[in-house]
Amino acid sequence: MVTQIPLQLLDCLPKAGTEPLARNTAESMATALKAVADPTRLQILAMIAASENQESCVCNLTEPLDLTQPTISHHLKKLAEAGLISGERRGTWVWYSLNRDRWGQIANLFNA
Amino acid sequence: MVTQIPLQLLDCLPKAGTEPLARNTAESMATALKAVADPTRLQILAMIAASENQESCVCNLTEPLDLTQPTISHHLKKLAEAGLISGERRGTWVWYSLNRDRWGQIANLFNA
DNA sequence: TGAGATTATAGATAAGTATCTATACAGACA
DNA sequence: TGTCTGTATAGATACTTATCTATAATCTCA
Repeated sequence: MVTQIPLQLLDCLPKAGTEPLARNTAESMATALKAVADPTRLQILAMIAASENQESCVCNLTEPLDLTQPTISHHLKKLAEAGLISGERRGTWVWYSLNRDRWGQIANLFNA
Repeated sequence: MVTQIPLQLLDCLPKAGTEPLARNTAESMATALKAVADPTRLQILAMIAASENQESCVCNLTEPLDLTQPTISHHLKKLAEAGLISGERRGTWVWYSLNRDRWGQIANLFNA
């Protein structure tokens, strides 16, 4: 005897092609996107991109963004951890510049 | 008598071209990006995109993602608020589909 | 109309994080 | 070496949010 499954239920069974995106893949993508998904960090990125030589030290960012130096350093660290920028010490200052390759990788998440 | 500004300071004055990205622009961009910057929501988007007719009801998502129905509804609401998906009620179910235009807008943030 | 199924909302909780102050670390230079 | 400047880290706090349970709202259908 065949138990009849209500039609509604059948319609809602997961389809074959709907395997979820692997969780660890989704998490690594989200980590990179979270770094960008913050208004202050977007401003920082924009300022670096607009700067001469496309690099900026911390002290160039604090005043225009009206935030304390530790807060700027915190955001720069997040961006660096996401691979979006790199810092290079030259004398007293640390100069941060964009990592174009990484930027392109994130862009590709949307063009797929 | 001219007060001599130390060279270090001069080097760190904000450059002309480094006006920060307008705060409200940065915030609206960040809002859209935050919606995508979550592993579960990325999985949801991927599942919708991979579904037949590229649409999915809530019940198609809860089991594969191992989350409760209210949690899925919460994420769908976030995505809808960001304009990334739209829900359409057909009978008992609400079918969510991708808003390609909005998707393209966010992609353009990276291609600029 | 009433029962059952699907989705949305309300409220609670725990985890994450943006910001600050205080302080440590690192390099320049007199 | 000691002082000054620029940057990073530690710790505290307030705000956001992802998740759950409980419940309401909406639709179907007998």
